[in-house]
Amino acid sequence: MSQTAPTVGSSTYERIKHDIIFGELAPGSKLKLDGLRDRYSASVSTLRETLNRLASEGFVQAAEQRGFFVRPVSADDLTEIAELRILLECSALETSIACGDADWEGNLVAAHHKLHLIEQKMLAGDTSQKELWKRYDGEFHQALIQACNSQNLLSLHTTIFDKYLRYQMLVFTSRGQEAVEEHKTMFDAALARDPVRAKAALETHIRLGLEHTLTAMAAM
Amino acid sequence: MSQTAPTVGSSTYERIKHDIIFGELAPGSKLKLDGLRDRYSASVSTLRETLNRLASEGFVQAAEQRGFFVRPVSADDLTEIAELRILLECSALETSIACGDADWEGNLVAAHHKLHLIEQKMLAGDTSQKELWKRYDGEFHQALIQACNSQNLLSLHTTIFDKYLRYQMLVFTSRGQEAVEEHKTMFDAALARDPVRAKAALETHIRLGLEHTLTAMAAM
DNA sequence: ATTCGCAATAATATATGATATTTTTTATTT
DNA sequence: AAATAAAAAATATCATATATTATTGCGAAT
Repeated sequence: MSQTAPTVGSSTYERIKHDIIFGELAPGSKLKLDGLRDRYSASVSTLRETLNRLASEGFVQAAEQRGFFVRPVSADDLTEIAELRILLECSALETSIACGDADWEGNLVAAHHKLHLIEQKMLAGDTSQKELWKRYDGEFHQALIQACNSQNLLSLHTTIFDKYLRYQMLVFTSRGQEAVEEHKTMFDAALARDPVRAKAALETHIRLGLEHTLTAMAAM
Repeated sequence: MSQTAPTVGSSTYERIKHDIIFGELAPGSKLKLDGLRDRYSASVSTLRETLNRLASEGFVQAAEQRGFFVRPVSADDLTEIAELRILLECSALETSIACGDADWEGNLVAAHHKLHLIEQKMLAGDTSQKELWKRYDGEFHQALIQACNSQNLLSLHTTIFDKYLRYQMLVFTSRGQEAVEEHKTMFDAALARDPVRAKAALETHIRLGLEHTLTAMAAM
């Protein structure tokens, strides 16, 4: 898929962002330029470009003259992220359901199918593909809101979703059958063009996920 | 105030961002590194850091291997920005009204007072301080939502607000007395802890502003 | 003895100019 | 007019120099 990035800068960007989201770079840890230079084989200048990008997106904390840190995590921050996800995603979902055409439906059916397949594997105990699972989860949620007619909203949502994802990966415990059913409800409601039911299911989905993750975090 | 930035990078960031928002760098125009080097007296690497930051915030468009451009403007984009502002700012306003303490009130009173003073000057025909006027306008809107208990929401709002501001500066025609009264209504409703009235006034305020700006853009 | 303050030193971040690639423009040929 | 090749311009990347911050070690004061 997107293995070969045309430029050193964009590929290090992808890699560092990935490593932050998936916890390979621990929350709060110092990002020393020299260390990163070895790890990602890119020059300091290129790395600084990357870190500046990640800093404005909020994955990295930039401290003037003192360097860069992986954005720390906290229960409060997670709660804020989840509330924002509800706000943005529910709004986008409503418009999307109102405006979605045949392409939107087709894409949504495909996304849900792929998600459902891998969810069954996860339920069966195969946790070897958790990264792929989360990708399909993300693609399903994105497919739902794709027809919202706002590039600005979609790109804001993508960033928020990735931040939420980092917390999920941090604790990594699945909610199992429950979440699967919530996805199904959203999917059905969206195809049935029922924004009220779809939004309610989405809000519940996120709120339960939030509580689940908060509980898991407290036990860490 | 913030004239002396400790670092070349952050000061060029502020300057370029300012120049984009206030139209001194025209929408869609190419940002050539050499040209910027002369204009802002900073090296290409430093400039690239800055442009990457501005690109993830959406003020600059980065085209891989082909350089940077000032983000173009369009009626659709403005509409998206305005809708997002309504979504984020109304939500934040509601929470802020519910949670605001004495400090919040004090700060709000001060912000409204300053805004009102300069609005009177504007109405009297003195357009020499439009930049200061817009700063007070921004500070007032920020003061309203300051107590929303979400740093993430506040920082998202700041970015959206600046994008909206660019469009306002692009056409620069004031709505006059009308907007002044809307500010007053929001202010009174917020202090009276009436979220419904405050949100309605805010939404109207933004929607009328949007229409006003769209009309002015169409005539350009 | 332990803490505090103050150098000197080491480590790190910031900023620059030089080089390698790529894209765009111009010129030439079919 | 279209396609190709050479030249010019611009971007992407790097290695290095400068400035700042953090650390260490030493001596004075409590």
